[in-house]
Amino acid sequence: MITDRQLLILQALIDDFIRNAQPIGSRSLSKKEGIAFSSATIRNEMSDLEEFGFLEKTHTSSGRIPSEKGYRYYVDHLLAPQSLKTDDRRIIRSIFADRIYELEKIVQKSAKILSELTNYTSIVLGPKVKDNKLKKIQIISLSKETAIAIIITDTGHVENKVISLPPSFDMNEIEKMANILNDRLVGVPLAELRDKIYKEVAVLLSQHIHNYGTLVTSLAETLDIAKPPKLFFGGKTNMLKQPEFHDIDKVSSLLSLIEQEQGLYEIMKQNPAGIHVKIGRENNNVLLEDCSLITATYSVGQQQVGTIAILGPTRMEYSRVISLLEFFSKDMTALLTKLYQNY
Amino acid sequence: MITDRQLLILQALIDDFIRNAQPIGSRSLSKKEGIAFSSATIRNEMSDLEEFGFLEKTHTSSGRIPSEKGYRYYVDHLLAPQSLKTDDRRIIRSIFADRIYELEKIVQKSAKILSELTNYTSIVLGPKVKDNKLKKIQIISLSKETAIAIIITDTGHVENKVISLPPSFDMNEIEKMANILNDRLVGVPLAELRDKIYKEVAVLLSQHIHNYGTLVTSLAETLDIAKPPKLFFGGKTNMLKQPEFHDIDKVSSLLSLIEQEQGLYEIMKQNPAGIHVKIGRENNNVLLEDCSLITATYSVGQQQVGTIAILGPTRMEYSRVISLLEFFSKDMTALLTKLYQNY
DNA sequence: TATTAGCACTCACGAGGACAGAGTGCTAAC
DNA sequence: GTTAGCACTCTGTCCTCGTGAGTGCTAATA
Repeated sequence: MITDRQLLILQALIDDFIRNAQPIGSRSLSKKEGIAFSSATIRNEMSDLEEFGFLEKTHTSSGRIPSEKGYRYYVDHLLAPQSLKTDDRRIIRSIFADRIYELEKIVQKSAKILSELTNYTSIVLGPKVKDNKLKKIQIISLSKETAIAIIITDTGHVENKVISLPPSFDMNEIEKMANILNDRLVGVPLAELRDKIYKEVAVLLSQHIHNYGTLVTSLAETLDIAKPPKLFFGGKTNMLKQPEFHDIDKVSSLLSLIEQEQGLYEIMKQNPAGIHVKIGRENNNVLLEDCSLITATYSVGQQQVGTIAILGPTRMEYSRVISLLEFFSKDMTALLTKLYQNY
Repeated sequence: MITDRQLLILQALIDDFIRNAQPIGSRSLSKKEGIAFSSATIRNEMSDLEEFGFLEKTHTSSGRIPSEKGYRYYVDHLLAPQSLKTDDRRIIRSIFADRIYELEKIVQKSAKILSELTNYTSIVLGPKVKDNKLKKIQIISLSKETAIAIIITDTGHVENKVISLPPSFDMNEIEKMANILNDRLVGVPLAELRDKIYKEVAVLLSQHIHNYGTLVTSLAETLDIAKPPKLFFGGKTNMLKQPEFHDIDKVSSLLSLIEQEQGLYEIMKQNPAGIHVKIGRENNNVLLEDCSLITATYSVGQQQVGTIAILGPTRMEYSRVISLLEFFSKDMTALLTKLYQNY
């Protein structure tokens, strides 16, 4: 069994390593406050901790560094629930202070500020649009063959797409069409629009609109907002500041992963509620082997709508980041709920 | 005066350096095709070229590399007007092949493809919105205090902003307001909207709309799309592949410059028509000292609307990039002109 | 019995030296 | 004017060696 003293040593060692990114030896640990035993004792304990799999050596006679398992134990059992500095609170609150109404802008700003606060990379999976309900469709003709369809959702989200019109389409019919669509589709979640158009609206259109065939397809394609929510980033290059990423190849592949978005999206979209920490290989991605990802979710009312994550080295300030995310996600949820719930 | 033989040597040397990023010595140059004189001769010529300021040495007994002045001369006088591979043409054409109607998407895709084609970073300054003319304003109420204003321009560009309504604003008045705005503002360039609202529309609104005071300010602020055009990027991390950027600090500051956008915007917005090459310190930015920036403009009809740039090391494939940009900007202009000129 | 002091040993890292290779500039011959 | 030849220079790599921070083990200590 692991003793209290071993835990004390494990904690002190990880804390130190998080700060300094250097392997820690028994002697330097013995000088730490709160540690009252000799370096020899510590050597013995560290040797045990290594046997348990919590610590590693970089070479035979080096100091110890935490293993992934060590971090995992640290995060699960040793994390002192650090309370946020008032400065940090203030800065996070400032995200919501301006009267911004557009969700996207809030999200964008959040990503930026969280990355500045942590010095890591922040990734925000924007609000899920597909659960939004249609509030209004507007169709405005641009030219003879094209019109622009504007979709407004109950959260104030606006999408617009250019649709191509069948040849010799009558301008008057645009209005008719818009009316039909609004009659039938308002209140329907975006994800279901496509289905609904084929099932219900097509028939109606055929009765009122001349030459409706290609139009239905075109409409359905256009309104099919099954596309994934956007990813927002902050501090993409913060990784470069971390000493463990002073290797160009590592950085290069990591940044490529970030830039391509697809891979990250896969990781971000599995978003269970609450705060979650994935350490190193737990991320199931070679490129993220030296990284940890801390995710949190935010909601409107009871409905979880998005995810925010901080990506840093495994040697991450877990305690601080977790507190920040907790605070942030609570505030964000409160704000969104206030803004959008009663629409 | 500089002799033909010296120019031949200068050209061969720069071509080689662009390919291999290694200082070139007299012996290896003498082995090149088209060069029929001995290494000793070349040494003498190179010595002269260095005196002229076209070449540099990295240390006393190293081979030569081109200086900024050397590149400048090369770009101005020695560039063989390389014709594009059909593959390249095909790929660029593919940008415009899909029926995409939204300018932004075309621009985004262009940035991506140009960066892939060149292996450098591409930066596209999106179309200037402020010269677009208003086609329609649509106002849709969201809640009691907020409505969403949607602005459609003659190029199919859609902007939307949430505006806050004065307390106890009547829903019927929204329609009235929208009508007034459309009557008065359609055809006005976005840049002038704000002025026009204060000068002409305010009076009208005061006659028809209850409690119009704060509304005018709110509207004017909202419709003030003086905001700069967006920047789009492709291949942000391509720099990391270049051997001259194997130094983390250099890369880090360069990527920060790119990420912050503001600095680049300043550089991009001075966009004289045609293709322009800025080499190293000509960019007037310490962070771009080892970089060259090639810019091209694109237009709708006669009106120049945006800029596209390729950012690479000074050791850039000037000839290729210039050909690509020329071809691209011509095609892009043709497409845009076709799509939007007759609106 | 748990802790600690002491000691031999290991490894990374930096400094210093030797050496090969690629390059130059200069001089003298062609 | 061009080229061959030669002395010289600088970089990069490899090797060695000493130092310092660390370890594990053993024996002494509380």
